[in-house]
Amino acid sequence: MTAPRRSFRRENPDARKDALIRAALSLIARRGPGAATVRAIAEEAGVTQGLIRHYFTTKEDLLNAAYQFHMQAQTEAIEGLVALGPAGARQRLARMVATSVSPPVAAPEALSLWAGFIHMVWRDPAMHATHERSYLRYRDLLQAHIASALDEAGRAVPPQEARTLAIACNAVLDGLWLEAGALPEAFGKGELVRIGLRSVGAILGLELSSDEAGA
Amino acid sequence: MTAPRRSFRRENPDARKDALIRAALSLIARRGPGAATVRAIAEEAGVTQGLIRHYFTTKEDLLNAAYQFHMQAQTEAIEGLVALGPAGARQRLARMVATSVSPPVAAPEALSLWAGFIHMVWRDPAMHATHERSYLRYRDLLQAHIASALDEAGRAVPPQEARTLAIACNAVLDGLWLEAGALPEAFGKGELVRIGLRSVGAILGLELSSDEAGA
DNA sequence: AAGGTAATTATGCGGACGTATAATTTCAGG
DNA sequence: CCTGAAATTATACGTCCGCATAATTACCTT
Repeated sequence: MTAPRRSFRRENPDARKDALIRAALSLIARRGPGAATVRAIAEEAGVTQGLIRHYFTTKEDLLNAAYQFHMQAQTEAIEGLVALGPAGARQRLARMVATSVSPPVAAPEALSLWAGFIHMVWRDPAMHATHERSYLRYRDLLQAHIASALDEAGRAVPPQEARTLAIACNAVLDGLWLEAGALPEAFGKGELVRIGLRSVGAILGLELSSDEAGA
Repeated sequence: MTAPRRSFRRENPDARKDALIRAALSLIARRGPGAATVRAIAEEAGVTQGLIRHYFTTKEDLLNAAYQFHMQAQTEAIEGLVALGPAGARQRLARMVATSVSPPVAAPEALSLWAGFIHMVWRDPAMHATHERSYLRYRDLLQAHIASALDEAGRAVPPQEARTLAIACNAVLDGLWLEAGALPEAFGKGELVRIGLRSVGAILGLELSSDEAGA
């Protein structure tokens, strides 16, 4: 009684790559980088391990693609949510704050992914480039919204000052993002959004109310 | 020509444990959790791998001890540096800010360690307890210094308000700590300290100058 | 100086890892 | 329906992993 060879369907190559990437991300997020073995990724994606080599020359190659996919998705999620809703500069800034410290951007899975990738980011130049690009793109977006909001309030600032303010506000958001991911049960619902709005508001000398941050 | 058995010296058990713990931390910090194999740790500590089993019942046991060691060292480093220097409440707060966003507390190695441990922290209850204890101890210390500084300025606040302020300031410091570790080359010398003092000052409505933060 | 004990090294085991390659199966085009 | 190419499965290989255990050695006690 030899086991019959398992049947399969041919899939669109892009869909297969996508499935493998998502499987890798899911494993890293849920169970850490050590759990993302070639065999586990293949099983999670519902294929056998040999297929990974058919689509990616090496495991590292797959993880590179996964990191890029994740960072791009995260960035686009933020930009998309910020673009929706009322159009005033102050409201947009408030929305960026709220989005950055709320799920799904701020969540244990996101933090887990970030932690799982950081060592590869330092070793691999391509991943390092992706990392830096994403970070600066986010900070530039934040800086633009800060400058607009201050401008709208009749308090235009020079670029150098805007950069400093953006670094400071970015630090607040990164910190809250980190804590939301690391100790999700330690904060009440909406507490981190309120603290984020208040802190960024204090740094900028602007009033950012919670009402303005809602969708 | 069979190789001669390698010679060795007996060491104080505590010193050996310490060496093994430091070796594990060094490997995780420099090359990631995947590099911290039993064999690599032993080599880094200058012993053979069997010795690890003699001092720790399992690898996980060693990593638990290493995490606890690291967190305690980090906390004590901060508390020690804050205690030094001029004794005014505002100065102490400024020193806590500066210490938290400067090496060795804020550095790529520290961030790397944190990232390397976070998955174990979630899975292992003992490590989770260590994690939460360290976090709250740090935040309580920060909250105490904030309350003192505000009190000194004649602006005493109720505990609930102090808690919120501590969470906000903690987020700023965590965020700057994160960025100092992730992109150390992206900031000028002293820039993060300046931004930290200014941001915490803005949140609290206090003036925290750089001069006061120095040793 | 001898002997005992704990510290340390040395060796081995079974399993999982990443990668390579061969064997099959699906599916599109004639 | 047939055939060829690509997608997919299956199997194998060498390495490294954590852990176990046996053999040796350094040091303390007397």
